[in-house]
Amino acid sequence: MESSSTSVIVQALTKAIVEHRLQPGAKLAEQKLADHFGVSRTLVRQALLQLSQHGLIQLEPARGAFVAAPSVQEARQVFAVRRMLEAEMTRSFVRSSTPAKLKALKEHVAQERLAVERGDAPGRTELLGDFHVRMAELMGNQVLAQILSQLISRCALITLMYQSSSAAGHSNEEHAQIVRALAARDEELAVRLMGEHLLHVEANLSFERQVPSTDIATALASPKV
Amino acid sequence: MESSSTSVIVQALTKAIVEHRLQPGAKLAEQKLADHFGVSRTLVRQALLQLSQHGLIQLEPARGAFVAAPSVQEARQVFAVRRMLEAEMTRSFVRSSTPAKLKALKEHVAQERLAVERGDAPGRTELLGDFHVRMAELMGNQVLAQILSQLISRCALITLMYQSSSAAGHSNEEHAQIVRALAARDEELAVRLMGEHLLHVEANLSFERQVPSTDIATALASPKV
DNA sequence: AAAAGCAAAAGTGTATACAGTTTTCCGGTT
DNA sequence: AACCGGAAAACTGTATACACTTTTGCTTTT
Repeated sequence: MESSSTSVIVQALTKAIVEHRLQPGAKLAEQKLADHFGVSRTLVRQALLQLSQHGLIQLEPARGAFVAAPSVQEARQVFAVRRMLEAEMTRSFVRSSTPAKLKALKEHVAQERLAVERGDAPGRTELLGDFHVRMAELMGNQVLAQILSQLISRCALITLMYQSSSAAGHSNEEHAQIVRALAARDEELAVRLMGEHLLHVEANLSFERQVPSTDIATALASPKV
Repeated sequence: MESSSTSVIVQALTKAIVEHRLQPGAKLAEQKLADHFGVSRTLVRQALLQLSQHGLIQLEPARGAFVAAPSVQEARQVFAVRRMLEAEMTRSFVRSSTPAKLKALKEHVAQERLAVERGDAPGRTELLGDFHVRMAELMGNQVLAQILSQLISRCALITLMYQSSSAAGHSNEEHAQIVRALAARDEELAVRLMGEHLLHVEANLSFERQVPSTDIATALASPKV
């Protein structure tokens, strides 16, 4: 079992959603996707099922798959889980860090900086998210890396839905600060910086602003404040 | 989309695996499962795909699905993630606890105690795991609850693979201690107790003992120590 | 002219069909 | 007697078929 085709579709759709080429609420018709990827609906359905479990799309019975439009509540929950996981991940990283691991992180941050300076929006977003996944991978915990990877994809979708000002440069600078704290083996500082970093990312979202609603019922249920 | 039939199959298989009615390494033939549940292979395959993502089964290309037999390394990774998540979850719980939430936890612990005294092994295992999921649910974070639920299913499988002595009573008592610390709003104590509790659960596993290998190659590759 | 109703078209949900691979089992060989 | 080899059976991976639901667009009615 385990068709490589399915995971190709999952990755392609994930990328498209995370890069905002597919807007929240957009319909994902099975046959159209099947034609596009040159496979049958069977494989497309498998991919859609996985994406729904990752929280990137929503399945509505007999109506089909739609790009997820996370509610403010859900967005806050995702960020809360990230803060829980990454605070302790940072702590563990300090304890198990090696020169090689630090070097890998430093190089990653340098790449981020390049993308930021280059004004490469998609690459920037991807790299800024990958920083956190990279930390998990460097710790050798694949279970953690997989969970975090999914959470960060959801965060990318959320960020693009609610983003007020693109504070990419800010994030990059905070990553650099975190790496310095890791290098100094200053556990408490690193943990605190990571926590603050995630709070900043979340704080930059303008949850108050009403997102263009894709669903009439939702739009009518929450009048503009 | 979203067939309820599929989730029924997922839940049934999850329960069977977690309760050890399906041994690690056991083959899960699609047609047999389809006949058993009275559906076509299509739905069974969807369920198996989900279970593989939960880490409860392993899919081998063209060979089929097998109940997962987590390696020692994977087991340690799962526990590490649980400690990360639950330490911070406990901290958050203290800060947002209410009498109603504490009452719910106390009642859960009481139910655990009954199951332990009754010698109800399956119910005991389920309740001891649910304690942690219940905490996540009470915090109102469904993202957390879902992730934790999957991790705990994996832990149940791991525990049953590697368990040395069933320390169910011990776990129940530790849960009670944690709830008392939560009630006292003693954040540091609660976090410490939760961390120690998870370490105890992990420590009780006898990773040294060779698990009866289901795969010949694996068995030959790691001779008895 | 706007709204309600209905038929055709499109789309989802499940089952089945078919090609390719793996496993099994039996007969032949050393 | 144990081992190797090959055909048949069983099983997986993907595509297709079919029933049923939703959507669409036109017609009819008020």
